[in-house]
Amino acid sequence: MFNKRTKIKELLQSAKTDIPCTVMGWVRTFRNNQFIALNDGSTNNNIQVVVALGAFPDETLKRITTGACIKASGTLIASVGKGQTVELKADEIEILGDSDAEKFPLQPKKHSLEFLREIAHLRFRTNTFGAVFRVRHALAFAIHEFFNRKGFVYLHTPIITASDAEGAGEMFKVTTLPLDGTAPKNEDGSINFKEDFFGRSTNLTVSGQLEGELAAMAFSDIYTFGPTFRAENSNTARHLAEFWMIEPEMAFYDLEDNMNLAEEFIRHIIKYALTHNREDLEFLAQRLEEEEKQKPQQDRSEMGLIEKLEFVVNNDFERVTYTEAIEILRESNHNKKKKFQYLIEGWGIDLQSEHERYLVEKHFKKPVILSNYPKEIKAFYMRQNDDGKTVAAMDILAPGIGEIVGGSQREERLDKLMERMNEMHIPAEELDWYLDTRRFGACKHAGFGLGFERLVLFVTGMTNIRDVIPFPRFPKSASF
RNA sequence: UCCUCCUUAGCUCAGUUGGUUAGAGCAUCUGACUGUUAAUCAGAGGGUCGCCCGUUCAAGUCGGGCAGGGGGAGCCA
Repeated sequence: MFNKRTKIKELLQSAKTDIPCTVMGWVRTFRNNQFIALNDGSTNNNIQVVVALGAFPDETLKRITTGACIKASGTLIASVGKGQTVELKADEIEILGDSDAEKFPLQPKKHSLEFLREIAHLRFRTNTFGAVFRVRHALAFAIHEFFNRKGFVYLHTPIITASDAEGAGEMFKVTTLPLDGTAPKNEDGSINFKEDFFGRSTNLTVSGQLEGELAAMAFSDIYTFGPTFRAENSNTARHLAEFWMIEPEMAFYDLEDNMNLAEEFIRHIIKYALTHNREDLEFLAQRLEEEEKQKPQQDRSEMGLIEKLEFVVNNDFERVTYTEAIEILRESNHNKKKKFQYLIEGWGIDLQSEHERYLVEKHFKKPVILSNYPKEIKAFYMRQNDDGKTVAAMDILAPGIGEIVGGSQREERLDKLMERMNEMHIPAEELDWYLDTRRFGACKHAGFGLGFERLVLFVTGMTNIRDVIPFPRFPKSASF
């Protein structure tokens, strides 16, 4: 058996000293030909491996370079120096994998996030990305834990979908037909997808919601958590072509039930990270604080990262209707002094980023749930309100991120739904299977979608979505 | 896709009104030192100035195009 070692996280918490132990990990720095800062990813903290002078041949010492993988065995002792409580006095050191220091791109110094993005395959070995991806893991785990505890069924919706009528954005085509112009054609010159692998045209999913609704009509409460693909040419710090989405769908829920669940859900997973990933979050908070020092005073956030997360956990989200929000914005000094690029004049327009930011960051200074939007700016499946103008939709806006959740009560009345689909030119025959939920035992139901990476952004305090997914896909980029 | 800024050593950046051989800090290598904390000290190596075209006696520097990146916007999660 090879893996007879103790993880560094466990060793650093050890109450006992003067015990024999073995560690394996990657060298962060080798100081003074004596002190190895070793990391194995179990925690952001390194263990200091002490190499007694003259105890090892120069040949071995030369191979202890930044990035090298080593195994060290010895005794865990109370640290002689300051800066750590315990350290490993090494009796044996084995180089498991060499790392040419001249070629290894990570140096014992601060690197820019832009540079690290170019070497995303190695950035896990930095403090920042170590913390980010451990937090990402914890959030994913907390999500499953939350829904499992509430009796939700985790539903795997398809990644390859036949439907192209979900209306959630541009889709990536999936085909095995040749791309050199020799694909079989119909008489009118279009591609004959009957000859394709699935016997029809297929795409990568843009949302599992419609399939989720089907399952909610049997299990009552379900959620999906999987990858989603959008072929939009979006070049922003908040969009990815491949991202992960959580989509719960609940029978017998109205819009308010939906908002209550979404709020409880966000609170719970943040609380989970605060208790289980305290060290990582503290590291990220410090990183953010240092970054903010570079900014002019008025651009700095009022709260530190931990403070902000605790605030979200301990305070109710503000709930306002679209109509109330428009009123607040129209009456704001910001609007009167014409500081918005798009001034608020009337009811019915979609809110711009600047408006959402004003509501969340300036007016309420906390997460906001906006509800009951004009039907013209929302999707066909959202339940039409009795006023004839609005639908039972809700978005949760988070400070610094913008829209983090989008959800609605669904239109369960077949006639109303088909009427709306007709108005929006959505072909009913393609969604016949979806309409069956309304034909056979329909009921009030609701759900929402939460962009996982946006949640990770919010919790880690990172600002670019490409830095919170291990291998980001975006226009003109699919490396690794 | 639009607006805007940027691209000089492995990394982060200086580089004057266009003018000899393009600089610094960190990193790397060599040596010294040895309880260090991104160790310290001394020395060395390291450049097709993003790419193409143009203006000019002369371009890192001026102009145009392209590519890549940052910030903002749209689409959205």
